[in-house]
Amino acid sequence: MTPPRVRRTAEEARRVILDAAEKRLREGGPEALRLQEIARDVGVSHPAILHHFQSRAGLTHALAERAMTRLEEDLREALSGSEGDGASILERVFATLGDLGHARLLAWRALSEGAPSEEASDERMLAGLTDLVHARRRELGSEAVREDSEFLVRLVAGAMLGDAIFGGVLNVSLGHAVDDAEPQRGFRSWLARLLETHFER
Amino acid sequence: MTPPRVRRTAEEARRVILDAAEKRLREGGPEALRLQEIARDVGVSHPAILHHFQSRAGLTHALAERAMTRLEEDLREALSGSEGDGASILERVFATLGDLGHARLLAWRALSEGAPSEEASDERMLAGLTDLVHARRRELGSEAVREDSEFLVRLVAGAMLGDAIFGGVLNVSLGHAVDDAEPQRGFRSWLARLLETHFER
DNA sequence: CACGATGTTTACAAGCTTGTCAATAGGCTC
DNA sequence: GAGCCTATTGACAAGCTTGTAAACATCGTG
Repeated sequence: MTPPRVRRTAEEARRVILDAAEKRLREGGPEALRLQEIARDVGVSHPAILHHFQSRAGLTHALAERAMTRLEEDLREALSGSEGDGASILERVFATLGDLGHARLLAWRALSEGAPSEEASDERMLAGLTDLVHARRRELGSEAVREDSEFLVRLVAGAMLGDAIFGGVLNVSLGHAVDDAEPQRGFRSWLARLLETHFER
Repeated sequence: MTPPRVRRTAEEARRVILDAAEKRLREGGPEALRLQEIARDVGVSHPAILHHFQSRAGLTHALAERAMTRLEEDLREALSGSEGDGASILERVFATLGDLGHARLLAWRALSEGAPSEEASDERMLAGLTDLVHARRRELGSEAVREDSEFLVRLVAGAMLGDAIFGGVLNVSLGHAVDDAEPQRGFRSWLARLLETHFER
């Protein structure tokens, strides 16, 4: 009669709950983060969520935390991939930072939590990327300045994240269709070329 | 006994209400957009807000609308300012796009309303900027390609908006203090130089 | 000055949201 | 199989949120 009760490990339960919350956040925006709805998506009752995360705030915090961790992992992987030539690394970094999921989660985090916490996972996340970029530049042209490398990373990160979020608006305001993916693709490869000719020459 | 009832023109009322809503949105994030709180800030009762905007959705829509209009106006002004040399125009555009208020409002809009509406104010907003940039480039070097100019605008817009929103995270993940404004300033002038040497040479 | 238009308020309602608590029931160990 | 741990649930509660309706007040106009 009553549907059989599924019992997950605490870890597994947290995972599926966070998955569902993340999906809601991505698809429905910041207002769509309701305990009951998330619970319904997962197929559990909402007190189960409270049991695992203590409070709604606990859930959102865990969500933000995981978003950063995942971005960090993906970035690390993109950087240390087997194919090591500059272009393909750059492409992977672009894809990672420009991933709509990452970008939207980060934006929600930036908008919601007043100031980003200095505590946690963001700590020097892009510093590694900077090191790598800088090392490469020194290999190629000797007069590379550290500060330039940092700004370079800032430019790429900002532009990719920004383009991921504002791509639609930018498309429209530049006279394209909202969901035309072509300008975005073209933009990335254009930027890749620009960076290479300007900094790896 | 009862505090005197202030009666504004409909236009004026809408303005102060939108102002308060905007402030809440900027300072408290997307969750802080409650009719009662906004009403309290303005010093009216919440049905007054409903009277002027029909519904909460009406309010958010008007808010998004006004944000775009304002950005457009500011951009237009930045572009057509009296001092016309490239550097100062660029600086004003940077400041406009990088303004935290604009950026946060746009981000909220992008996150909340599923797809940005093709209807309204975004229409070709940056196309004017592109025209201007392109014209200038043709003046200086004749081989400028239109597509490049567009990507250039996309880069600047994305980077400035992205940097405005993610500046804090970027700071931390690059090893600075969250609220250190210096890297952001340095970044802007660095980018300005990059653009000039690369495209106006 | 009366009167109409409309900005504003008070009172109220229906629904939903997070959160609590005791009871229930899988899964594991002895 | 008994018993413990804990994931899970149903019932409930307090508070808050958007929205409605009717009265009220302030302004401009004839």
